[in-house]
Amino acid sequence: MTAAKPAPKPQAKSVARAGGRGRPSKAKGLDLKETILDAAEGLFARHGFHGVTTRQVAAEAGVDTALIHYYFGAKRELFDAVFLRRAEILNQAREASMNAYVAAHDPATMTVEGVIEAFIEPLLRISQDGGAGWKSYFALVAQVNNTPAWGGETMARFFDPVVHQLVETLKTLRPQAEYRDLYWCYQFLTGSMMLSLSETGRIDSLSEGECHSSDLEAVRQRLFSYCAAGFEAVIAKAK
Amino acid sequence: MTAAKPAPKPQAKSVARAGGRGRPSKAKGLDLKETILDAAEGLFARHGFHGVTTRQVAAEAGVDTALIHYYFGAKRELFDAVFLRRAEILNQAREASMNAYVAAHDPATMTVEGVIEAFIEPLLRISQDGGAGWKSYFALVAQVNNTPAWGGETMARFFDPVVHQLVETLKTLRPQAEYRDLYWCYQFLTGSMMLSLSETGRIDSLSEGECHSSDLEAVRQRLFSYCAAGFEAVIAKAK
DNA sequence: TTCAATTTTCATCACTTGATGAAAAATAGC
DNA sequence: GCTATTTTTCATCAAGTGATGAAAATTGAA
Repeated sequence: MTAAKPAPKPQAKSVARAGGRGRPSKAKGLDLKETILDAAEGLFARHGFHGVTTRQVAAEAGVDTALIHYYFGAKRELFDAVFLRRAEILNQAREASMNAYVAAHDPATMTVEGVIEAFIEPLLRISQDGGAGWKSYFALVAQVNNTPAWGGETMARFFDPVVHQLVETLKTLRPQAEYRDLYWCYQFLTGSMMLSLSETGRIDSLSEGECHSSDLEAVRQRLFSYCAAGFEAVIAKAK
Repeated sequence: MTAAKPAPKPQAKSVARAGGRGRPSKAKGLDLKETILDAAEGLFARHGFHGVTTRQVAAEAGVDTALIHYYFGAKRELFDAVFLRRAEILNQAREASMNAYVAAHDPATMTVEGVIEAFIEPLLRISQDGGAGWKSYFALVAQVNNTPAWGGETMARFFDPVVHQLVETLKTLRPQAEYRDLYWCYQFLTGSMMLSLSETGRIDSLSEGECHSSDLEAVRQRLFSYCAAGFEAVIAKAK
């Protein structure tokens, strides 16, 4: 019914615009925004987009329901805000990690495992050191990654560039490899990585206590060499 | 409010019970049940449990909303029915496949890749030959596998036994390997496998047309050797 | 203090949700 | 055709959904 966008746009006018009179948003507004995002993040991660109501988010954050719409607009916009908040940090960390690896090695000493480690390690480190919010976030991404309806476009929108960077680096390292094979191997890698990062608890019960989802150190010790060996095997077989 | 279970139990009385008079459910009731399950399967696979309403399922199946509750009870019971229907077929096929592999080889000629192939191949074949319903089903399983809230227990309830069979077979083949490592490798394997089977379309756009989610032959040519090499590398490193 | 701008609360709307009970239609043994 | 049973439809409920407009409270510049 609404024509264009009657949307509320509180957006950080921060330091007061020229001639402005009103209240130049102090810290309180931002803190609340973050509180809402945190609450939404945890709930979305556990129950998915449709499994959460704006009222639940409001209750979890301890704010009025209307405030969510005031700050973020529609429910889907809130979700996007949750998704975007950490995606940028993540992409920067990964890009920096891969650039650092390439810069620190000359082509002769670079290895497939090294590149893969540079691609994955930032996520493991952030998940371990970044606080509980990051764990929820990875669970959220894993869920989106497996959502056919709109997951694909969402993932592409936020994460494609750094993936291309990985593939191109691997192509430089193994020029004889076909792109087909590299992309398929990436698909296998990301499936393993996301499931491990999302800490579903499945491996805990399956292994009857031998392994724990939360043990990212155990992931670190195995995932890099697992994926690297897989890549090499696929490339070798294709020749 | 309701005490115990006022639930409708139409359950196949099939061939008419002794002294029965009424109508001994012909074929129509069963067909309709399957139609509803098919509709629910497709919708759940695309949008998840909470992203689908019983009314949508009814509309898709071309039946009245009340009929769904008549046949399946609550929405969650419908979901479980969808999940269970193919899980049994799947488990039988995988168990048979692995047994056949073990029976056809003496220990000396068995390989890790062979065991893994016996574990995965049935799913690929069924997805290719079993009709569109199976593709939806795998997407559904992939989604459940990445759902922290209740996905873990659901997966365990339906799929743990055959996974233990895989791990035990691998343990026989590589007695020096630790269970820890085998379970982690399985975690990596299942992440890759489920993402590939669910055909999210993500690899299509990512690879800019080089690869296609629906190309399960491409998966077959790469996934077995990828995982096998990964397993061997992890086992070797642990020593 | 005044006052305009912002933030927060409150009440509520129009609509959808899962679910149910009662009536109607269909079915098959007698 | 009669009748007991099952299947299907219809109308509807109580609770909850996302969202909004208006009022109240808060804030800081003038």
